[in-house]
This record gives sequence, C-alpha cells and structure tokens, in this order.
Amino acid sequence: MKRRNTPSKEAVLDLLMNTGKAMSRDAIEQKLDLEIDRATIYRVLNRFCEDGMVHKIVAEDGKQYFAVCIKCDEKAMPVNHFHFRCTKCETIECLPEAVHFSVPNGYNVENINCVLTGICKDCS
Amino acid sequence: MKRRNTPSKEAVLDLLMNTGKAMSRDAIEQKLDLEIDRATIYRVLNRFCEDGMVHKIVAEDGKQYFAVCIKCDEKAMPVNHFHFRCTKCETIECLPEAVHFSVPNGYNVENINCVLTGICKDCS
DNA sequence: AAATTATTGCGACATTGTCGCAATAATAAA
DNA sequence: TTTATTATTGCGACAATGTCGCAATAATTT
Repeated sequence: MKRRNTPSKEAVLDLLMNTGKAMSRDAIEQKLDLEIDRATIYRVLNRFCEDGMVHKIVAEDGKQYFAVCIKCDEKAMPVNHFHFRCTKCETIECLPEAVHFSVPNGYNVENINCVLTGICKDCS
Repeated sequence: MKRRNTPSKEAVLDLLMNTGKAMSRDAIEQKLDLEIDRATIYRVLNRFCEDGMVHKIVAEDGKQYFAVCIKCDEKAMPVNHFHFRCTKCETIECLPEAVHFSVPNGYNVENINCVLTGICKDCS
C-alpha cells in the first residue's frame, strides 16, 4: 500500500497548509482550482489522517473538518488541543490550549473532540 | 407559544430521564413503545432544549445526542462538562468533570462541545 | 515499454436533520 | 358541555454528508 503522488493529493495538502485552518470537504472543494470528486477528497483526507499528517475534528454542525498537524508542531501545539469554530467565517482554528481532564475509573479514552463555537478575533 | 402536554412529549422525556444518558434520535425511536415520526422527535427534543430542560451534544459520529439537564443538577454537574461516548454501547454519558479553558483575546465563546470517546466502565 | 496496482470518477446508497402544509388534538373561552 | 383557538403531529420532500463498489485511469516499478 505505498502512497502515490497525485495532483489531487498535492492540491488538497497545499490548500490545508496555506490556510492553516481546519476545513470541511465542501470548503476545500470550493477553494480548490481543480475539480475533484467528493469521494476522492474524502479518501485523500482520510489517507492523510491514517498517515498522521492531518487530524480530523467533528464540529457542532455535524461535519468533519481536517487540519494539518505540521502546523501544530511548529507552534508546539499540545496533542489534544481545543478547537475554535467561528460561525461567521465558518472556519475552525486549532487553539494553543491543551485539553485537561480526568475520567472515572474503568473508562478508557481513545479519542478527544473539543470544539468551542463563537465569533473569532477577525470577525468580531 | 404555550407548551402543551402530549403523549409524544411525555414518552420522550420519560425515556431520557430513565436512561439518564444522552440519546440520539434513532436510539430514542428504537427504545420507544410509541411510534413517533422522526420530525416530531426532533421537534420535541429541540423544544426541550429551548426550554432548558435538555442539552444537546454533537459527537464524533456527527449525530446529535440529547440529555436531560435535571440529572446534571442533582449531581451538581458543572454547566460545561465533558461527555463520554462509548463506542460499544453507543451511549453518551455526562461526566462530572468541568471543562476548563481560556481563549486568546478577541475570541467570543458561545458554545462548548467536548466529547471523549472510548469504552465505558460497563463495557470494559 | 510493459506490468502492477494505487488512485480516481461515477453512480448509488443509507442516514441525518429540516421544512411546509394540511390534519389532529390539547387547551381556553363561551 | 360545546365551540374556538392554535400548538403539535404526520407525511412527504428536500439538501447535505459520508461511504462503497466498480471500472477506468495513471503513478510507479520492472
């Protein structure tokens, strides 16, 4: 299962790196110059997630958002960080704020999904 | 807009109070003895939310889950608490763990949605 | 240049959540 | 009790999300 380099793959990754925010499939589709099929975009994104280059967040709107992890490393972003979704510009940012919590005995946490919703700095 | 008492309303509320967990529309539909239309269930639930009796969480599966707030008060549950979604029994619990965070200047938080996913005490 | 196989596009699908509209039923008024 | 008011329901329709199978395409290896 060796990965191959394709225009779709590069275009999506470039876009995610340039915007630096978490984007939904339709936002990606709109901002892209290329026309890429919906299913393909999801497959590309999910492959990125498998390879650990991208992480996925599900927001209150029930949609999946994808953000590059590299950006997180640059800013020394904690692994489990909060996300901020702006309802005006419809983007999601990774916040440099770690999620701290504890769970009762017997609970086994495998995944964390924390999203704060509101108006972001640029929009207020 | 005075609320009226209906069998649907009572049935849904009873169910939510008895299970004490956050349930999705389809889980509610299955566990219910009555047959209630999908749209009606959503309308009942959203009315509960408007009235502050129920709160809504969106999980990583992109679905909405609804939990009674009364239970939170009994246990002195913090307003913004973590939720735990078990992938085995497919239920969501309110955890007695408050969500603490801070946001950069200029950000205005209106809503909080924090879900931890994994295996719960009963299923492990 | 040919063979291998990862990737793509297309169509189809199940599912979620919402909305408008006419019919029904809960409550208030007579 | 009977009538009037209007909140609620059921139905159908709808847009949107995310997934999957399959045949065609194209990136990589031989």
